[in-house]
Amino acid sequence: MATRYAASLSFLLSQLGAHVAHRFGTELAETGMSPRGFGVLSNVIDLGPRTQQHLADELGIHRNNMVAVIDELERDGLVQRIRNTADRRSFLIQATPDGVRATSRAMNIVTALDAEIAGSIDGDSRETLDRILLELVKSAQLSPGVHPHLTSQRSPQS
Amino acid sequence: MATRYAASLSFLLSQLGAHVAHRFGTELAETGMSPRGFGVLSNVIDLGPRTQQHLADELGIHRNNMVAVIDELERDGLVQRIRNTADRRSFLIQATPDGVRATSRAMNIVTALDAEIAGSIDGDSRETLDRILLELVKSAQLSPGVHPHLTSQRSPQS
DNA sequence: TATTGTTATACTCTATAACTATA
DNA sequence: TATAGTTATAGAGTATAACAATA
Repeated sequence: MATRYAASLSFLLSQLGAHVAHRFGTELAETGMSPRGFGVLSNVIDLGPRTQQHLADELGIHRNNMVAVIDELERDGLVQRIRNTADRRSFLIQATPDGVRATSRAMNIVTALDAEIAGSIDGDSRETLDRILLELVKSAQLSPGVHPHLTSQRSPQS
Repeated sequence: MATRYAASLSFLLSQLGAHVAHRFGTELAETGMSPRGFGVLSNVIDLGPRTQQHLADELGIHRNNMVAVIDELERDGLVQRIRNTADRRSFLIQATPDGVRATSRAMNIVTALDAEIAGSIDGDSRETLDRILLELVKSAQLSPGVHPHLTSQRSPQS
């Protein structure tokens, strides 16, 4: 038997969120990307080439930490650093064809994970769930696509 | 504009879960407890006095890490270590009256946070959400009240 | 003087292993 | 020999500060 908090909305969201994040990280490993690497690359692809600073602002990652993320993506041939001729202090981060392919595979992983997680509920409930979660994200004033773990909120452990 | 993963069930759950966990840790600080301290204390109260090992198994925390959690709770006067006369290797962890009061306050924090998070949705949706989340926890085979962050899964960062 | 990218340092959290006392 | 609790060490992850190049 568990304790009283176990069925609270807050705990359920936290518990499920941590579980899903862990599952995603595990599945994503196959692409060679870290979750934050995927987040950065995905944004580079959708927004077009951007400076590290711009991406850092966009995702709530500190520019100091962005360096290692880009280093890793570049080492794996998923992005390139291009000198910004307009402002030679900065680099434009550009996705490579391999990067685009890896992101495509990662999106398939997301879709498969969504299906796995929601597997036990019927279509109506699934639609309702999606709608409510989007509403909750909105009312909590969370930015779409920005994961709190990446941002600098110094979050307590559990 | 955000990216494609931003509206996926997996990301929404992960994003909301991290947000709620952070909010909870912040609110809980007022009681002097850490989230994992609250988890342990709450279980001690519901299960009755238990050994550190038993609590570690129950919550998926490694017994090595349990030491510091109990140290903190004991320092703050929320639990006591009682020598187990039946097996003098172990301690029975017992909640103090202060511990019971702190847990009660923490449960009020959970309730208030639930209300804050769900504030924007109507009663029907709230019931549906609770029902679906419980179902998802069950089908993911997560133990009630056991937070993945406490367990030893070596979870990827985001 | 401010900003971009970078590096170095410190701090937190946790995983692993080893120690002690009891069984 | 095994187990409960403890301690020490090392490894991730990240926050802070400082630096070089450029604006």
